Amino acid sequence: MIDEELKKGISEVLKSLGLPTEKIIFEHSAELTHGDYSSNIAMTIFSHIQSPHLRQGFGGQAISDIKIPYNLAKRIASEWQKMGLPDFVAKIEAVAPGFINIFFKNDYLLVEAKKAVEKDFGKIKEMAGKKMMVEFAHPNTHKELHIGHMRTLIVGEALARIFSAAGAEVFRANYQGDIGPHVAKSIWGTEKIIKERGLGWEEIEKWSLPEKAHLLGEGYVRGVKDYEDLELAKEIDKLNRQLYKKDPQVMPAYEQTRRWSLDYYDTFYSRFYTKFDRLFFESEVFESGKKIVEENVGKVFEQSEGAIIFDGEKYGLHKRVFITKDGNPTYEGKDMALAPLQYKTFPFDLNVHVVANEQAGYFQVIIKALELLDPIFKDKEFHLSMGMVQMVGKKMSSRTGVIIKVDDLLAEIKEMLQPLFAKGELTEPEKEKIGEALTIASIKYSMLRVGPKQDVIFDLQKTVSLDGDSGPYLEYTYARTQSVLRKAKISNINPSTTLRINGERSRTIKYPISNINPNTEESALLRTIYKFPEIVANAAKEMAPNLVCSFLYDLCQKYNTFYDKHKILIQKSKVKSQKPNFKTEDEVDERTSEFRILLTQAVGEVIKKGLNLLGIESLEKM
RNA sequence: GGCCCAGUAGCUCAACGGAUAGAGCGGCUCCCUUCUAAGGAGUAGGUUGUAGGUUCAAUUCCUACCUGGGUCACCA
Repeated sequence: MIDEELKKGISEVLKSLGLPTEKIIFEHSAELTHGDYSSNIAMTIFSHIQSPHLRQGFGGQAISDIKIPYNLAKRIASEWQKMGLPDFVAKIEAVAPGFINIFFKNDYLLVEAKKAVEKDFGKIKEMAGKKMMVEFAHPNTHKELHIGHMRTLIVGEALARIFSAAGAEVFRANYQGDIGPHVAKSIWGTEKIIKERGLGWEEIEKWSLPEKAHLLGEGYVRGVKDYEDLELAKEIDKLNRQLYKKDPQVMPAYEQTRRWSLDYYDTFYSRFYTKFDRLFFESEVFESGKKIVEENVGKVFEQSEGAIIFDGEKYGLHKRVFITKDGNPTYEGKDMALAPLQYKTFPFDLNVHVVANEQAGYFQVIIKALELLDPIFKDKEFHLSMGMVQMVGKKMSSRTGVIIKVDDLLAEIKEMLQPLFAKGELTEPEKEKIGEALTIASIKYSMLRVGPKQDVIFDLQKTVSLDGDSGPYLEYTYARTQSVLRKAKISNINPSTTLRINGERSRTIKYPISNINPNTEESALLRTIYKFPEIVANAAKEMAPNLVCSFLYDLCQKYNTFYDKHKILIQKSKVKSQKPNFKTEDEVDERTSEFRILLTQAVGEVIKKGLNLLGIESLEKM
C-alpha cells in the first residue's frame, strides 16, 4: 500500500515535469537518518537527461539545464511538495547524491506497528494458497545423526513456518534411506560388535535409545571398514541383496534396528518442535522406482556397461547410474518413484528439497530426468542448496566416524548455560524448562542466522556463543519486555488514530506521539517494528530465515538501548536515585509511560512471533 | 581437467545495484542502591582475493586469473 501510494504520487509529479515514469523504485532506507523510505528516481532519470540520444524530449529546458542528480532530486521534491504529499508522509527531503527521502508520520507508524503484530502478518500474493512441500532432515536410518542433519532440520522447519506465515499451505516431508548398502554395512558391523563384546540382542533392546542409535553408528563405521576387505565386501553385498529381497532370515534384525533409528530421531524432532506430515522411505519406493526406470529405457534412460543410466551430458549435466548392474535401483532410481508418490500425497506447486550443496549436481540430473518422465514436474522440484557444516577444517563423515553427535552437542550447550540462570529465584521445573528451551534456542539461532546457502564453520566454543547476536540474547530481551509488562499491570492499551488511509481506518488518537523527537530511541523502535511483515514476506520469497534473525536482533538492540535510557513505568514509592549523573530519566509522566508500555508490548509481540517463525519457543521468564 | 559454490575486520557472519561496507566474539575504557547487567555506552580494527569491464553509482552484475570447498557411473 505504501509503495503504491508513493508511486502514484511521484509519477504524477514526474508527468507534470515531463519526465519518464518507468523505473520508479521505492525502498526502505538503510538508516533511520535517511528517512523511512527513499527513492533513487532522480539519479535513474538523470542519465537520460544527460545523454542527448536518450533525452528524447524529456523535461523542458529547465530540466535539461540541471547538471547534477542532486539538483534534479531537489526539483522533484519541491514539485511533489507543491502538488501534495500522501496522508501518511510527514516530510520529504532531497539529499546528495540525489536520493529523495520520505519520513512517515509517527501516528501512522504506530498503526502499522500494531498491524505488524496482528494475526495475518507477512502474507504475500506469491505465496497465497500455494501448496509448498518442504522436504528436509532426511537422516538415513542406521547411521549417526550429525550436525549437518540438524542444520537442515532447523532450516527446513523455519522455512515451513515462514512459508506458512506468508500464506502458503505447507506439507512437511522427510525422506529417509532405510534400505541400501549403508544399511547392510551398519547391520553387518553391529552384529560383529555385538558378537565381539559377548552381548545379546535382547540385552541391547533394554538400552536407552541414544545408546542403541550410537551402537548402529559404530556398526556402520565398522561395516565401512570391513567393506574394504574384498572377501568381507562380498558378504556385505550378499546381505544387501537379502535386505532388498526381504529375506526372512535378515528381516528381524533389520526391523529391530530400523526401529531404533526412527524412535531415536523422533525424540529429536520433538525436541526441535518439528512434526512431519509424512515420512517417506526408500524402502517404499525402490521397487516402483526400478520399474519406472526399466519401463523408460530407450526413452529417457539407456543401457550402459550392464547398468541403466541417464545421460545428462545431452543437457550439459553428467551421466548417472539409476539401476546398477546387480539390478538394484540407486538413490537416483528410487527418486523417480518418490516424486510421483509425494505428488500423489500432496499435489504441491513447489517441492523444496532442503539438502546439502554437495548434492547440487545430483539434483540437477534427477530433476531433469523427472521432467522428461512427466512434464508435470517442470519447475516444481527445487533444490535449496544448503551450505555444508564443517568442523574446524575437517569435513564430517559418518563413514569414518568423524562427527559431532547431536545429543552430545546439546548436552554440552545445556551444561554451559546452567550457571547463567541458576542464581534466579526459579523453581527446579522452571529451571529445567528454561535450560532446555535456551539450549534449543541457541543452537537454532546459531544455525539460522547464517544464510542457508552459506557454508558454516562449526566450533562449539565460538559458534554457539551465548551472548551478543544469539538466541539467548533474543530470549533475554523478550523476557525483559514481559517482566516490564507484568509490572505495568496494564493489559489493554490500544493505540488509535484519526488518520485515514484510503478511507479504511478511522480511529481516535489518545497519545501525543506526533511530538516524538525523531532522533529518540522511541522513534527508532517505531520505525523498526512496522517492517516486520515485510521482512517475513522477503524471508519467504528468498527462502532465507536469516533475514528474520537479523531483523529480530536489530529490534532487540534498539529495545535494549531504549530500555537503558528511558523509564517505562511510573514507580511512585521507589527511593529516588542519589547518583547525580544517573543516566536514565528519573520520572516519567503518565501518557509517556503508557506509550512506552505500548511500545514494549509491540516489541515483545514481534519478538515472540519472529522466534516462533524460527521454530524457537519464547520464554516469559529467564 | 569440466561443471557448481564461495573468498568482506584477528575470528564467526551481515549488507533487493545506492548514501560514511555493518554486527557479534576477542582487545581496551566506562555504567548495577534501577522496569531482568544473558544488558547498555564508548574505542581500536577494512584497498570487500587480483586485474579489467558495464553503470550517474559495484562487496553486489560481466570477463579472466588466484585461492579454498564441493562434484563428475553402479554410495547416499
